Amino acid sequence: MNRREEIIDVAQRLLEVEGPESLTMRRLADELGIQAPSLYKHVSGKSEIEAALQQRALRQLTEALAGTPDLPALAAAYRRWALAHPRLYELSTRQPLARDRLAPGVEVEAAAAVLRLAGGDLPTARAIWGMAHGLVDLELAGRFPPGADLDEVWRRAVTTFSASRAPDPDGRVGPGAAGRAGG
Amino acid sequence: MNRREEIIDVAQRLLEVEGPESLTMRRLADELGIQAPSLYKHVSGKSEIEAALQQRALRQLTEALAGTPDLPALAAAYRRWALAHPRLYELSTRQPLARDRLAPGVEVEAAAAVLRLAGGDLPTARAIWGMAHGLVDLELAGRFPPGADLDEVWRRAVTTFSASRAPDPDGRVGPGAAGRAGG
DNA sequence: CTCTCATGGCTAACGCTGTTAGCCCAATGG
DNA sequence: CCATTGGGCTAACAGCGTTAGCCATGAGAG
Repeated sequence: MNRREEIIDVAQRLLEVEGPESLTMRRLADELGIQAPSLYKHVSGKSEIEAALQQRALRQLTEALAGTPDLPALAAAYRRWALAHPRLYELSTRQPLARDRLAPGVEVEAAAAVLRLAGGDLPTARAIWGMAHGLVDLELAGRFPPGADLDEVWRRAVTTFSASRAPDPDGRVGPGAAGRAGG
Repeated sequence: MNRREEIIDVAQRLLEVEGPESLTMRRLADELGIQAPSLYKHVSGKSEIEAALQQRALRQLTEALAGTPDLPALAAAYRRWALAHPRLYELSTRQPLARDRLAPGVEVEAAAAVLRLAGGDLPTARAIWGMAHGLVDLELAGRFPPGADLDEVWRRAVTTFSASRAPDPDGRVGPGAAGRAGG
C-alpha cells in the first residue's frame, strides 16, 4: 500500500518536473530503483497511475479554491493553481473524470463554492467554470498571442459575471452575499 | 503534391471516424494500400499530418463562424461545429498552433468576428472565446454531469455577455483594429 | 534510341512504448 | 518446519514512429 503511494509520488514529480513524455513505466521504475514489470505488482497499469494523479489534482485544486470569499478571488486562485501545476492540470482535464475512483464530494465541493458565488444559479456557475477552464486551457496551450494581457482578460471576465447578477427567469435570485463583494 | 492531399484526407477520415488511437502511420498506410515508410516520401512525419489537420480544422471552424450576425448565433455555430467534429476540434486545440504553417488570416478573421461582436473590446472578446472553448472542451471531455442542461448554460453565458455592454472604467472602448484577438 | 535521374514504392531494422508470463527469493504465520 | 505470499527479476510480445537502403518505373535530354 505504501509502495503504491510512493509510485504515485514519483509519478507526480516526474510529470510535473520533466513533462508527460517522461512519465513512462520504465522511467518510473528506474526512478524507484526497480524494473518496469515490478510496477504491476502495485498498480494495474499506467491508466491507474494517471487516474490517481487526476484525483490528486482535483483534490489539490479544490483545496486551493476553498475559502475564497468572492468571485475574483476564486478565479484568481483557479488560474494560479493551474499555472503552478500545468501538467497536472492538463492531465486531469484530458480524461473522462473517472468518477468512481474520485473521492466523493471532491468535485462537488468545489462546484458548490462556484455555485454559491454565482448566486445559486447552476447554469451561471457552469458558464463561469467553463470560462475559467477555457482561459486556462488556452493559456497553457500557448494559444494567446505573446503580448496578450491575460490579467486584463480575467478581470473583464470576472467583472462581466459580477456585474450582471443573473436575473433568474423563475425568480430564484440568489441574494448571494458574494454577489456584491467582488463588484 | 496530390498524394499528400490524399494522405491528409485519409488521415482526417481515420481520425474522425475511428478516433485518434487509430490514426497511426501503419494504419494510414494500410488504408492507402502502401507501406508505412512510403508515407515519408510525401510527408516529413506524423506531426506534419497533425499540423495539416489542425490547419484544416481551424479553416473549417472559421468558415462555420463566418457571417453569424450576433453573439448567440456565433456561439451556437462554434458549439455546433465542435460537436460535429469532436476529434478534429480536440486535435486542433492540443497543439501550440503551428502559427507558421497557418494560412495567414484564418484565425485572425474569426478573431475579428468575435471582436466586432464584443463591441471592439479585446479583453472581452478573449473572455468570450475562452468561455466558448472551455464549455466545448468540458462537454467533449464528458465532464458535465449526465443530466446537465448545456443549452441553458450556453444561453446564460451568451446573455451575460450580451447584457453587460462592457462599460470600461477608463472609457477605453477600443475601436481596436482587428489586430489579433486570437492566438 | 538510349542514358539519366527523380519519383515513389519496398523490406529490414532500431529504439521506444505498455504489458504479460513465469521464475525466484525472503519473510511471515500456523 | 513448512506453506503462503509479497515483491522483486528476466524474457518476451505487439505496436508505435522513424531511418536506411534497395529497386522499378517513367520522363526528359542528348
